[in-house]
Amino acid sequence: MISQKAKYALRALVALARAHGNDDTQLISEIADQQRIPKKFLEQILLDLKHHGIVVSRRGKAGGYMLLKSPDTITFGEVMRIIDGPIAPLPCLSRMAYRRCEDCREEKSCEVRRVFARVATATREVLDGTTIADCIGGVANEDARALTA
Amino acid sequence: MISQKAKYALRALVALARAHGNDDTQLISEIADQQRIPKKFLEQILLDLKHHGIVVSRRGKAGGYMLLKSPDTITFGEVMRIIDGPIAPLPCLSRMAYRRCEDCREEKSCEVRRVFARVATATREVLDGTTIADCIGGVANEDARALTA
DNA sequence: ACTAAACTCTATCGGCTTAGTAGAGTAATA
DNA sequence: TATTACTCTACTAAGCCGATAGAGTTTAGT
Repeated sequence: MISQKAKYALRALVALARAHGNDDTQLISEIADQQRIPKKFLEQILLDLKHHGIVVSRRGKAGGYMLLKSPDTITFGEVMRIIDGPIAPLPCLSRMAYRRCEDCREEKSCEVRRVFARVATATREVLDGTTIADCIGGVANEDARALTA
Repeated sequence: MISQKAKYALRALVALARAHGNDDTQLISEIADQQRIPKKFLEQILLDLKHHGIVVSRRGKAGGYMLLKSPDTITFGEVMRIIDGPIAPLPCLSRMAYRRCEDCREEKSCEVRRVFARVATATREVLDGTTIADCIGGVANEDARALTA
């Protein structure tokens, strides 16, 4: 299960991507209303995405957020890792935060690990192969990407 | 991330599968020692698996556990659903416990949902397509080997 | 029948995470 | 300088996770 927070983050980015190009910003409260996200919670999420260089903000009157990276360079995987942490289903399969399973005798011969490695690969293939832009360009675009992934 | 409990369950089933055929049982404490699982915790897990018809037990002296289902009919997916619940990454993608996302305007056009539907499909393909039997028998599973390399 | 071994079941607990709220602070603009 | 809007830190209620405790029940063997 992905967290509510990650879902909000992705939806907010899709909303920002829709207005990308014309370089005006969107208010947190606009996005919150439009996407039904608690405003104060969204503040934290966008701030987090800003710290990771995904979006930029302008403060004060006429402030707001906009994308920093182009929508076609922001992958679902990147966002998931920022918000929810490692994608891997086991710590011993994580690239960004590897940790050995203490209760497992030998990693190389761990049956559970071997199976979930395949899950991890499949998951990463989808998440790292899909960008925010893929969601707004319609289904055709997405399929094209899927086939080349 | 899969839970510790699910990892224990799968490892215990692999252990039971190794002794399957000769119809003597294994003690909880044997499995616990061999697999480094806290005994009392494993008790709960095996009991749960018993309630779901995966294993059977004999009580009293010379008691223990053994598989009820044949190892090649027990899929990882089945075990995961028993122990950890739905496999789907979003409630609105679950087959066994569908729930609408309350904050999402229209399910059909939800971009996040569309992407994670692909993750769910890929995950289910692996988990429902791999059995406990696939993990034992040594080098038997060439597929898994190839994909994890 | 008695006893020891082993599973059964319910309850409980500390620690952590999740989802969200609160509020004071800072920057930009009119 | 007033207002608007983002920034940052702290806090909290609820729930989950991993594990432990202990009383109860069943069975084998003597």
